[in-house]
Amino acid sequence: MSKCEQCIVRQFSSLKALSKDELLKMADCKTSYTIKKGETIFEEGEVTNGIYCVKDGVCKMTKLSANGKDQIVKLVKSGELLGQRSTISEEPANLSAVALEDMEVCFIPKSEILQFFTQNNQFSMNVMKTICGDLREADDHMVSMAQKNVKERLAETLIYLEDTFGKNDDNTLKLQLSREELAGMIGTATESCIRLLSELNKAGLIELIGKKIAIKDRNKLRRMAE
Amino acid sequence: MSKCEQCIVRQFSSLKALSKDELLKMADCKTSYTIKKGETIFEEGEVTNGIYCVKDGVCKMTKLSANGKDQIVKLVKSGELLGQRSTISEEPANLSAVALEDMEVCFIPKSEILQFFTQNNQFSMNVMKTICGDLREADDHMVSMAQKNVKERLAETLIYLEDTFGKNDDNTLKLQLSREELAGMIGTATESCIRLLSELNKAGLIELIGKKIAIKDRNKLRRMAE
DNA sequence: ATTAAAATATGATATTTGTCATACTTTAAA
DNA sequence: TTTAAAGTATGACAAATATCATATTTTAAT
Repeated sequence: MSKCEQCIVRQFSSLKALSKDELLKMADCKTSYTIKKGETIFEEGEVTNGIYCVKDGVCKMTKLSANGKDQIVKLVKSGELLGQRSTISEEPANLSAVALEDMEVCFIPKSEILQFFTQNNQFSMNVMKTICGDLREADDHMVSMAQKNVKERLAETLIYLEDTFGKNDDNTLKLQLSREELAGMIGTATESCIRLLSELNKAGLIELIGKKIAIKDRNKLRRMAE
Repeated sequence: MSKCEQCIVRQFSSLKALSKDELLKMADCKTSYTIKKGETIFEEGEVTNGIYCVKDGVCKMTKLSANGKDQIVKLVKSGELLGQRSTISEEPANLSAVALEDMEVCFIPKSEILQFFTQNNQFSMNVMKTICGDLREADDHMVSMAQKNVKERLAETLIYLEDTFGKNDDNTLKLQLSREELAGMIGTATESCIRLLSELNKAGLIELIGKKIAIKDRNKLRRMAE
């Protein structure tokens, strides 16, 4: 069993504040999972009782809306933690987590995390800052949804996907979402999303290579996102 | 100068974890302000360096969008704290705070708050839980914006306003927002908001008494909000 | 390899929402 | 008190977006 010390999650998350002893203690009680693309890590409404460290892969955090569509609220990638909010609030999960790629995750029980809060002040502050960052992003995201139209949100999302997950050698986005998922991110109907992608393609701002998307004119796309 | 012990904010916020000594210390370094309706407490982008306790009154937290419209992200009422997020992240404010009524607030410097974090674990946990609650609300709000249409959001908002701020003897909403502000909450054009209010009025779900709004058929309105 | 199912694409059309114009009403200032 | 400004209201129209239908392509199962 790995000792967490060299783990990517430790380098990038709140866990960097943990001491060697604390890491060993954590390594002792962690459970590792492999999750296949499309599988659910936890579901909205479920009691989670701990947090997940994402060692590898990307997942979507979704919420089912009243009209039956899945809204993608955010994406979580390797190096990040999952389920902090519900663990701290001691509430059921507000969002579902579903793997977009094969994933490697470790589960740390709530009891362990709560202990770190009482022992290690820097850890608490790190978690607090992370959640504050999430809150700022959520507020900004909300304003985008309320004030921008679908085309602007699509442009914004494509740039975000390239910046966050990078591109392949042929310039296509590394993280490959279905049109339905992309529509779920920007909050629109799948058909509208497809139509606007075609439009951006014809205008030369992006290129559609099969199901993949490549950004051709980043500046114009950025200006379009406002 | 009051000693904070009997303050409404202490009863309802994270501050309830503070000891008598800590409260006295806080009372020593606080600054009280009276803010008139329409005045700004702090502005988006401003460095705040502390948190505000809202003793009386309500304020709106807004963000200016690229198209020049003010989106109201949330409302903060007496008993709550203001500016926690930016104080903890040590970032400039992400939202502006503007009084919707005459307000009484106290300012507590950041240095004081950060000290409480290191001394008082229960206080830290309370703040963390509050911010986690804010995050859940922000995520839910985002999904509403993305998935509901304007009429549904209007219905939802009217019910929220009645539930959160109550109603007068004539059943009109106690918190009186202008049509423009209401539009800013639901993320639509002022004219669209006015038009839908008229429609709900004609359908008997609400009653417009001058600029005031009374909910007449709460059940239908709730069903409309989905 | 064949076939069914799912994903992508596009047209036609209806609905929702925004924008501009204008009128009326209330509020605040001179 | 008069007058200007702001807020509320509504019509007409344009633009954005959703919905339904259907064709094509890709993927997965047998």
